[in-house]
Amino acid sequence: MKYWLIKSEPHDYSLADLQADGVEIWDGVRNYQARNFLREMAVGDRLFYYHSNTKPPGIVGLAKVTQANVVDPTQFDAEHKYFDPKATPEKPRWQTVKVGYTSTFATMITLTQLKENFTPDEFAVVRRGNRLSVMPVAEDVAKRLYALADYDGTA
DNA sequence: GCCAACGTTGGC
DNA sequence: GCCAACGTTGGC
Repeated sequence: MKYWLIKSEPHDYSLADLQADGVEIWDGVRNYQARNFLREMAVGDRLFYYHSNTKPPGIVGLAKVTQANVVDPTQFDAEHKYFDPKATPEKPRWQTVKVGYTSTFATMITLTQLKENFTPDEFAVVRRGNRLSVMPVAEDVAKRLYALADYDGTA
């Protein structure tokens, strides 16, 4: 089992939205580095859910991978914002995963706290100018995040 | 709303 | 294949 961080703008799709939906396809990622991480994900992997472009930004809870290697259907839809004219059903370019809700932290871990606790080398999300929306989280970092959130690690 | 960072596009 | 222009992300 691996750990990852996924970003979402809460006014677009928040952790509460995922809680309401239960499971949702993580579509719309159009960055190759992020896609390559999505391709590496396996069922059961843990996802730290990060709210970006909000005050304050930070990790608000946990989700999990419920299905791996899912073809993102929005790439084929000419009407869709995430349409990719170079993708075909025979040769899709964008794979993703389905994510399931796990839990919401009693108190979020703000970006300020993340910067106080982790170096940019340890955790890319605190790197200045970082725009990657999917990134791996090292196991020791994940354990320290659990401690910061007062989360017992079971879900 | 500003702007730094940085990925992508397209002309050459 | 280089690189300037452009668009987007996302913190502040």
